Amino acid sequence: MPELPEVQTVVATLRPRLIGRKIRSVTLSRQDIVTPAGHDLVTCLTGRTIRDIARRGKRIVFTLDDANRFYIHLGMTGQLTVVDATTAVAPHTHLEIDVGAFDAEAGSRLRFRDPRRFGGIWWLGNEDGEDDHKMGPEPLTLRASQLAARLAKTTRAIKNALMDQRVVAGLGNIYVDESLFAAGIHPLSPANELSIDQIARLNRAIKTTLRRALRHRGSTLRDYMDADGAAGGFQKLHRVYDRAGEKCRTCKTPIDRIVLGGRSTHFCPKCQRTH
DNA sequence: GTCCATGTTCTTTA
DNA sequence: CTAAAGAACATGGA
Repeated sequence: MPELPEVQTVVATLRPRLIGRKIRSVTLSRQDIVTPAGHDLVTCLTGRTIRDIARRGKRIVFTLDDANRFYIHLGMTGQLTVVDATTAVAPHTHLEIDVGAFDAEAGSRLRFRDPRRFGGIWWLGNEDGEDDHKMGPEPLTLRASQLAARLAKTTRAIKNALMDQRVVAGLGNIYVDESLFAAGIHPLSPANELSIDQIARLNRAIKTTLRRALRHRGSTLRDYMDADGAAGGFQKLHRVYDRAGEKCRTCKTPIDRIVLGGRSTHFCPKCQRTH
């Protein structure tokens, strides 16, 4: 579910509900969602206060009052919600954190559920983490020169390069397809053969696409919801993603679908001709 | 039964 | 050795 716009929307809805709240108790019903394996997450969390919640790439990074940090990755089907304690616990809920009473008498619970379990919780500790040094720069503040330098290093198709979190952090299948359409670039174009103009256009397309998606609180295809349980609305505005066979909103040509890097890739063969 | 799915990582191939 | 392609992971819906 979650690419940058979805993850950032989750963070924005978590923050007012959790920052400053003390963790009263923790229920971890599956140990195997925690990395490193065997880490005693329950003990490390209980009694702590949540100081900050931020996004880095597709990661949701929590900072505690003792300076320890951990992050949650939503994988494909992960959901992080804050609900009233009386709300029924959905199947595949792997972690529940009691953050105490706010306005509801029964108190609030932070719940992490993830049917496919591609997501999980990574304990970072209190080191000034070079954990994310392998991660690429944030696309919303990326400069065209930076993007150009990174794309010059690979012969892969631009679609595959942009999906790589070490190149740019936060893009996934939806927003790469949408950004390439907005830039008029064919997904098979070799990354290192794009012109300076194309890269500048791509960099702008990525930003405008992500900002529009953020304004609509992300895309809900199936599972995605924010921390309040609300779905996103950007899926209605997709120009190519999941629109194979439908008419291009610009030129009426049927949207094409190919498989790249094992993923569905959607594009307009007329608007995205170059490669 | 089949195929497909918003992601990442490990293995295999060139 | 490195880069790139492919498989695997787990569950559910069409």
